[in-house]
Amino acid sequence: MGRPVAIAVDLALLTVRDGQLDTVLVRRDPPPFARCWSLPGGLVREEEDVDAAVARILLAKTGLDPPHVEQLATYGAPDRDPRMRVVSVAYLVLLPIGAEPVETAGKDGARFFPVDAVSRGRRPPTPLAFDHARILTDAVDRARAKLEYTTLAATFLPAEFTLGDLRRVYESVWGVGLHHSNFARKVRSVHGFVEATGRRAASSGAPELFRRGPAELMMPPLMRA
Amino acid sequence: MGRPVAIAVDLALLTVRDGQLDTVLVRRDPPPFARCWSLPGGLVREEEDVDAAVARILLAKTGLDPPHVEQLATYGAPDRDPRMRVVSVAYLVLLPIGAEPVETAGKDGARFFPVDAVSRGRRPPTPLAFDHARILTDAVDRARAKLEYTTLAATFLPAEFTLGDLRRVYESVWGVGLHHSNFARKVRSVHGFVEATGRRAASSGAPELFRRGPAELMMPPLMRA
DNA sequence: AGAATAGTGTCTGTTAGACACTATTAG
DNA sequence: CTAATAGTGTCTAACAGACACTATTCT
Repeated sequence: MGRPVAIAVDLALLTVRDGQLDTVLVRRDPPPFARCWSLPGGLVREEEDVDAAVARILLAKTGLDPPHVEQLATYGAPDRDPRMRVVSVAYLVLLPIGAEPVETAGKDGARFFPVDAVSRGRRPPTPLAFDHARILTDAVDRARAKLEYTTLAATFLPAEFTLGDLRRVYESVWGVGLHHSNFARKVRSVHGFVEATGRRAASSGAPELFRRGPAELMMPPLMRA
Repeated sequence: MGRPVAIAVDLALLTVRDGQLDTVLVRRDPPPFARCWSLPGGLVREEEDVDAAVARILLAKTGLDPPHVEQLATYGAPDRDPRMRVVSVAYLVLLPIGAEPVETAGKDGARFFPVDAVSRGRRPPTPLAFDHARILTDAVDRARAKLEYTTLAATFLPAEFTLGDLRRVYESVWGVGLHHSNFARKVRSVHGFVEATGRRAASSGAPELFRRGPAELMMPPLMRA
């Protein structure tokens, strides 16, 4: 029946490092786009579920099962890969701060880059392969929007965190400053967003430690601007 | 390279009829799921863009280019079609009230069904083909959620409409009652949601006619519950 | 000591929800 | 006439933004 079609997955891995939203890019070896950077990804195998392919590739590239994986969108322009027709299902993956397994597993040169440097074309030095710049932009837009009306920000953090940690996640992802006091009031007021552990970061008087609550949606949302 | 893979698109067409959210289903002829109802859809052709396939199939099935088409999600379980591997990209399409071209073009038996009857399995008499029940549920969830924070409700209406018309769209899609007065206040307060035409539905004193404004997002959102 | 941060509290403007009242149109 | 609907206005409770004050920890 003519030209073969392949199904691929591409992963937009987002995390927060040094107060910035970062993504993971890998260095491509073979053409096309040789020596360019791209999102981690790979072809879906025969008889393999697409979601299963994501889990497999994620494990191979990062060595962990991440706290949040969601399907982002599918990119199906016929010429997006010059070799053959590849329809790619892109996923958004949020990694907790401090999970730095990518460097280890990154024999193929996986590295973190700040997303705003990438989207401005300042880093990496070469443009992203294929339509990955577009995919990354869509992923960042989705992540930024979802922080407003979901409790996903907590997935960027370890199991226990302070409200200051959580606020810094918002500030890093959105690139804005938030009032510490009003922020804490809002977060506490949303049932199930965070739960008090009873303990504190250091001695008494230090910031209180929280863990993630069962709520997934925030209604009404937490707004920027 | 083994078993062939096909790319398909499936369309969740939503509109409002008789105060209910309705979807369009078509009757399948060939097996599998012979004589079952399914979402309209079809295979993406070689060298055809996925979005272009949507436009083509939409034109063939409904005879119009609809006001809103957005990608919903991709369904890629390996066994979702028993014949061969078919990865399906599902789209959400909103049709304006009164656009009833489906019956005309529907030689293959296209019909409207209320989505809540479908999701409760009461109509049509046979379960939906493939994983289309799941796709439809996802589409309805997406549409209901998007009415909260976007101005998409207006795409269900003709070019000019009253605030009562718009409110009935919300009530039909959400299945709730809204206060006419508070609703109108909110809609008017969102810049660019609606624009006054200056005219009225009938003589003076009749409800004022509006058209869609340029705004796409509503911030803060319009909430249910 | 000084700076940064966490927690508490206050004040104010905005807005959503509930509801009342009037005018007009449709049946 | 009567019922339904559109438009206006009011009252109140909830909440976000801004900001002040204190205590504690880090440097």
